[in-house]
Amino acid sequence: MLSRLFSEVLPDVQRLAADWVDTESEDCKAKDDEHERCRLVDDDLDEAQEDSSRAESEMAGDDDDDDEGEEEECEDENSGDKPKKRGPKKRKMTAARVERSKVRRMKANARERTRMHDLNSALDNLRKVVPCYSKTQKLSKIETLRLAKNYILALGEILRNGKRPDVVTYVQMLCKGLSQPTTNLVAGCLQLNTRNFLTEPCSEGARFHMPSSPFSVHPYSYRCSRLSSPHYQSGSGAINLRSHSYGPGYEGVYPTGGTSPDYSSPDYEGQHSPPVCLNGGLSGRQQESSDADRNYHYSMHYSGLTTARPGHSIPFGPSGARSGGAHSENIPPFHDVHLHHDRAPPYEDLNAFFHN
DNA sequence: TAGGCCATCTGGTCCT
DNA sequence: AGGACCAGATGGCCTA
Repeated sequence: MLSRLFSEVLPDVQRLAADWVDTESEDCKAKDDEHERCRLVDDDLDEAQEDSSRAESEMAGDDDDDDEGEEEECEDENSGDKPKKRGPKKRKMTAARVERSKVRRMKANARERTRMHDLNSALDNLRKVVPCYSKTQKLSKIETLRLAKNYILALGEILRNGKRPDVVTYVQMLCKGLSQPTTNLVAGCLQLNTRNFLTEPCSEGARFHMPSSPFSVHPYSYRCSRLSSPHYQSGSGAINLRSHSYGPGYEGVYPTGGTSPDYSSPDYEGQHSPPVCLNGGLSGRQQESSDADRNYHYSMHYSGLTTARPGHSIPFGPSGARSGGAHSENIPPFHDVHLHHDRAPPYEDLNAFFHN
């Protein structure tokens, strides 16, 4: 499943990854060192075991033919009508062979561990460049891949259209096929970033950069409860992100039939998110929130689009208030939220929005 | 307790 | 032969 997803998103992710591979290599260095240490330890272990097995085999003279387990293996190999497998005929397993096989297996296990650690390192680095990143509460692997895929698609859509989408549209793009907790997390990140941008200067220490990218992204660090925490379940007056169409290539993103999830559907990659609530995260009330509130911003409830109260839905882009968007009346203009100048590059805005 | 997520082990397959 | 990759099995941990 995971591998299938990897192959599905890999081409897109690879393109993105090529831009920040330098950063990744630096980030990975510590972990790689750790893995290297593991490798060395494993190798030492293996060498010691090999030595011992050599000694054992020498002592046994490689002629332990009376081992019942070994005989059984040989019988299994020779009996039955199954077509013969590839490779040379299996030889009788002596004690030495068993030992060597064990050592091989241990080495293979160590390699597999290392491989998976490398894979996890790459996933960690992917987590850092997708819109939602938290050191304390990581997205699951599958959600990270889904979000990365959506992020790439959303950026591509923005490039094609050449204009900024309204924030709800953007969130919808990002949240396609994500679980509800992750969907809420994305919405929460969006809200947090906006508030932080308005109230807190960005820490240079927390900033990182994507090489070969026009974007300067800023990982925000925040504490939060578990993704599955009920604190950030959707509240009343939800925005139904599913029902919101955001253009060619994205229609029909969220089936509205209310039927059981179709896990085999290419469009469906997890539980459909119930209506996600985008609260007036940009309202004055929330800007007055305490530090504790900021730390646990996911606990906020979001009011919605379709049933949004006037004054709680905010236009963020050309499709927003200035263009008469239906679900964004009182939201400050996008550039007002991010950069305090009028000619901010749109895409830098967009990324800073999520990476502050 | 069930379900989700994860790390690890394991055997099979392919490739060098 | 050995390494890389993969998928299935298993058990631990955590949360609802």
